[in-house]
Amino acid sequence: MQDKKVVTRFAPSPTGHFHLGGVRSALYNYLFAKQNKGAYILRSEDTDKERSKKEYEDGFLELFKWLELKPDQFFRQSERTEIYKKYLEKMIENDFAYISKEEVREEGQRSEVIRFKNPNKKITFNDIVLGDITFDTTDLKDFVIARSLTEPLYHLTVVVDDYEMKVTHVIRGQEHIANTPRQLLIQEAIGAERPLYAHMPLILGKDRAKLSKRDPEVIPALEYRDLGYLSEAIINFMALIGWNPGGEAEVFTLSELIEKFDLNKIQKSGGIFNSEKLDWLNKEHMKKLPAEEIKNKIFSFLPLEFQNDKLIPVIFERISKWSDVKIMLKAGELDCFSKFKQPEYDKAKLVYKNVTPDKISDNLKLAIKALEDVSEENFTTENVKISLMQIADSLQSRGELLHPVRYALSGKDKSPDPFIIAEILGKNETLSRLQKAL
RNA sequence: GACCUCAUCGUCUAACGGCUAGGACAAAUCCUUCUCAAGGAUUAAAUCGGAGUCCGAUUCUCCGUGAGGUCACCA
Repeated sequence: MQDKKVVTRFAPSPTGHFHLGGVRSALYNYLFAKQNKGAYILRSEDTDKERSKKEYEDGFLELFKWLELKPDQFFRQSERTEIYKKYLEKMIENDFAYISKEEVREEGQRSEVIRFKNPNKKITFNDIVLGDITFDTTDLKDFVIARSLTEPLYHLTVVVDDYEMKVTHVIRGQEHIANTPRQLLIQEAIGAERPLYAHMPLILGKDRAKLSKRDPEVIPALEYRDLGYLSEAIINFMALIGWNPGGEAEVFTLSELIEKFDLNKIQKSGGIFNSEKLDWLNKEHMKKLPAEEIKNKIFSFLPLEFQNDKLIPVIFERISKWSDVKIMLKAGELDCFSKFKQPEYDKAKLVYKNVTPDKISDNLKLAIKALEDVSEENFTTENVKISLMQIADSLQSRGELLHPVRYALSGKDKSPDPFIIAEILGKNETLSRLQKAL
C-alpha cells in the first residue's frame, strides 16, 4: 500500500502569550510527523489584524527554538490573502457562499460579509481519540467565513491551508471539536479531502478549567526557560499529560518520545497541570547532565565568593531547577559558607537537647583541639569528619558534639553538614567560629 | 440554556471482559551522620451512582449525577 506522506501542523494565533497547553499541541504534531518521517508545519494564524502582534509570534518562534521543535515549514496566514480570495470567489461562483447584507449593530461591523451557505445536514467524523462524533449543522446557520474577499476568517483559512498544505492529520485540542463540523462543510464545498482528526484532551488549571492566556496564574511558556527548566523536561512532562506509552518508565528524551508516541493511546479526559511533578521530572533530567554543564549553570547564578567546586553537590541536591540557586542565595542558605558573613545566633541554641551547657563547652573544646591537629592542607571534608566523628562516637550521643559544631559554624537551625562547611571555610575561619561559640 | 465530550488514589496514569486494581508525583513513618537536602524502605490512598449483558464488568449498553468544551464580522 502506498501511504501518503504524513503532514501535521500546529497553528497558533499570535494574540497573546503562549502557554504550555500550546506546547503540548505542537509537540504531539511534531512527534507524530517525525515518527512517520513526515513533515511538521508551523502556521501563524494572524488573520485578525486587530489582535495579532508581532511580539507574540516572536515569542512562540523563540519558544520552539528553545524546545528544539523545529518546523519543516513556516507560514503566515496574513501573507496568503490572495489564495483565500481565490477560494472565496470560487465558492461564491459555485453558490457555496454568498455576499450577505447585514444590519450593522456594533461599531466596526460591515454592512456586507461573506456567509457560507449551510446545507443543513447531519455530519459525522471519526476522531482518532474520541471515536465517531455527529453534529447537526443546522444549528450553525449560515456562518460568516470572511468579512470581505481580502479579509477571510478562521474557519475558511484553516480549511484552505490544511488542504493546500496537504495536511493529513489534524491534531489539536478538544476545544476545537465544535469547530470541526463547520470546517468539514467548507472542505466539502471546496472539494478538499478530509484529513484525519485527533482531538487531544484539554490541559486544565488547578480549578479544573482550561488553561487560558488571560489567566494571570498561567505562566507564559517561555518563562519556564527563564526559570531554568530544561527544555527536555518540559517536553517530557507535557507529553505525559494526556498520553503515556503504557509502561512504568516516565523519563524520556525527545527522540525516545518520537519512537514511542502513539495517537491511539491519547487520553480522553482532561488533565491537570501538576507543577510539583514537573519539578521532579526536571531534576531527573538535570541528573543526566554532564558535571561540567551542571557546574557552569550553577556558577552562572553565583557571586564569585561562592564559586567553589566543593559547593556544587551541596547546591545541586537542593535544587530542582537552575533558578532555585537564586532562591537559596536570597534566603541566605549559602551564607554559612561565606567567610565574610559571620553567623549570628542565639547562644542558647548551641545546646543539644537536654545536655548541660558545660558539657557542650567541653565538647566544643574537644572539637577545637582535634581540628587544630589537622593540618591546613589536609583540612578536607573527609578528614574533618574523621576527627570529629571519633569524638562524637565516644560520647553518649553524636548530637551533643555535632549539633553545637554545626550550629557554631552555620548559625542556622537547618544547614548542610558541618564537615563540608568546615572545609569550605578553611581551618582558620572554622576554628575562629568555634572559639567564638565557646 | 442548546449542542458536544469526558469520568480509576489528592494529581499524572496502567490494567486482551479474568490474579490481591499496578507505577509515578505529592503526603506520612522509619533508616541512613545532630538539622536540612539527597538516597533507601514502608504505609495510607481510587474504579462517580444505579440498572442491564455476561460464568465473570474498571473495561460493553442504558439511565442518572458530576465535570469540562463550544455556541463572534476571535482563533
